[in-house]
Amino acid sequence: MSRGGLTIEGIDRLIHEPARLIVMTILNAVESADFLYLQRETGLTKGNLSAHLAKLDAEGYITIEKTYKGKIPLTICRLSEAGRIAFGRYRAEWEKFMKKTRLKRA
Amino acid sequence: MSRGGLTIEGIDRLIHEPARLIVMTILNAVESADFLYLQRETGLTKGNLSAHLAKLDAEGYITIEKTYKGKIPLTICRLSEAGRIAFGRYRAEWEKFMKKTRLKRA
DNA sequence: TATATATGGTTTGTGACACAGACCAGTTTG
DNA sequence: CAAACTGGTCTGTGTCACAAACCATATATA
Repeated sequence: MSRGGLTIEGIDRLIHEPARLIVMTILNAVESADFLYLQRETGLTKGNLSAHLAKLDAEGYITIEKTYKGKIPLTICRLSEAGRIAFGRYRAEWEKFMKKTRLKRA
Repeated sequence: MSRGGLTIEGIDRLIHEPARLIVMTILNAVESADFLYLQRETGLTKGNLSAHLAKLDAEGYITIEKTYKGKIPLTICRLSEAGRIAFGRYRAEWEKFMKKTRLKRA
């Protein structure tokens, strides 16, 4: 099966998922954000957001720090260096691909 | 649950899927393509490609014409007008979103 | 005539995933 | 004490991407 000329090999599907892309985008902008802030910004449910964060954490794209605000638990997320690199790469690859889609029509 | 400011509502997930995005991109460029040509170009397996085409067809984004080349079956795919519009919209929405991701870092 | 091999796909099985709702632990308020 | 809020995690469910198996037909080959 010869590989086609128009593959998307460089696309990181972990980031490609819209929900996670939003999270990555926010974290890239704000440097650190707590769980509820992310929930408000993204509009995701707690469960969904929690799962996405866990996935990004497992991949090493973000760090999750569990701490306390007074006596109340507080989860703080940050983009890791690896995450920052992956995010940059994703945008570059995507940009590259999207340029190709602008081919003249037949 | 108040909606966040950074949603991706305009993103058509049917098109967002990389495999289908490639198919749409090809069809947008070539005007018509048969099954095996698409398979070669995309590098997808038959089954996978078949499923993706069915999905695009169900949504009305492409038309599938089953005909014969001599005595051998031949499936020809074309982007429908709706598909062309949706594809254009997708690219525009995506461009818009990606611009927002370029926010200055904290 | 058997049989192998290619063409052009569709159907089926499976594992991963997105999503929301139920649940839980601790805290503050009445 | 009870109710309600905060800050999350765990669980169940439906959907999906993917490849392998299968099917129907056509052509080559021995």
